[in-house]
Amino acid sequence: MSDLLERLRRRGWRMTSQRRVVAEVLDGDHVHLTADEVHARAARRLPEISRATVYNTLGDLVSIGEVTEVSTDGRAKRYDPNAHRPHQHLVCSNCGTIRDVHPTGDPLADLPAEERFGFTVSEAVVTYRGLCAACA
Amino acid sequence: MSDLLERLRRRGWRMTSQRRVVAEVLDGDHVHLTADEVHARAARRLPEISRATVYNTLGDLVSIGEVTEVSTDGRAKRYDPNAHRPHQHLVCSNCGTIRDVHPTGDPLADLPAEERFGFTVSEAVVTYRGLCAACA
DNA sequence: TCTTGACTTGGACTCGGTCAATCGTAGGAT
DNA sequence: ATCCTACGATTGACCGAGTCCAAGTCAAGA
Ligand SMILES: [Mn+2]
Ligand SMILES: [Mn+2]
Ligand SMILES: [Zn+2]
Ligand SMILES: [Zn+2]
Repeated sequence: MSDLLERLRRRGWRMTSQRRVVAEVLDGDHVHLTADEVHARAARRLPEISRATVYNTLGDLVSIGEVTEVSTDGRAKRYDPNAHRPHQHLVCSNCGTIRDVHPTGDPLADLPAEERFGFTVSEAVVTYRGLCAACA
Repeated sequence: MSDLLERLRRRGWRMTSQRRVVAEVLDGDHVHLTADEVHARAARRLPEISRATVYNTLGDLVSIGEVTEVSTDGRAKRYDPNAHRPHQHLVCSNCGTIRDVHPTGDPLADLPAEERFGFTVSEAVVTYRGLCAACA
């Protein structure tokens, strides 16, 4: 049973068969699927589900903060159900595998005031790149 | 006179009017133009230049390491002529302005071995987000 | 000047994503 | 249990960003 699905129920999110399969697909650790991958997996359980519904549902989940968008490669955005534990990403430059990582320290602390150009800096997104064990 | 143009000449890069205007447009600090912006500016000097040529030229410049690709939003890639001084980016979440920043410390050092999943990690790309002085 | 491989072009095409009109239904009201 | 309706789902057209290709042009070395 999906943790995400559970949270959505508690929020009183209007539940439809489409929304349910999307939430079920977005379950697990290190899950970073593209919208089309979500659509393909959802369609195995519910063949009639449309691409637009998947996009709508993912967009809704992002806007209520239950899923985060990750764009590591300039290609399709990926959707991450691990929205409640802040983390960064480690990406294999060869095969594209993505792992959740938790660096120590606060990257914001590494940006000195004179390098802030008067900005109110609120967030640092870090993408580590390298080769995974299989690709190295 | 463009610094980039100078470097390209020294490399013996085959020079055409199209390549010259693209290199001229990619001059200055904190320059992060999209391909279409490069095309628009290049076309002010050389109206017949095609979109395909701009894409080709930018791709070539990236592959020889004279320009780097930056994708901060999930939208169009941006092209950065500041390829010889490593740096990160500070982006205004409201207006999209991008500044080059030089954080202290090595972000790779903040990723403990047990968080590397057997990867050979070679690079950390950091995007700082916040509001610029004008938007705050 | 001649030659030729490298560069340029326009247009068709792909991929990822958005939109809007219309249809269907979850879930509250009775 | 049935009704009602606002909200969600569907279809297909559309869009922006980027790639590809065949044909034409030209930079620069001989
Ligand atoms: Mn993640
Ligand atoms: Mn830059
Ligand atoms: Zn790999
Ligand atoms: Zn701003």
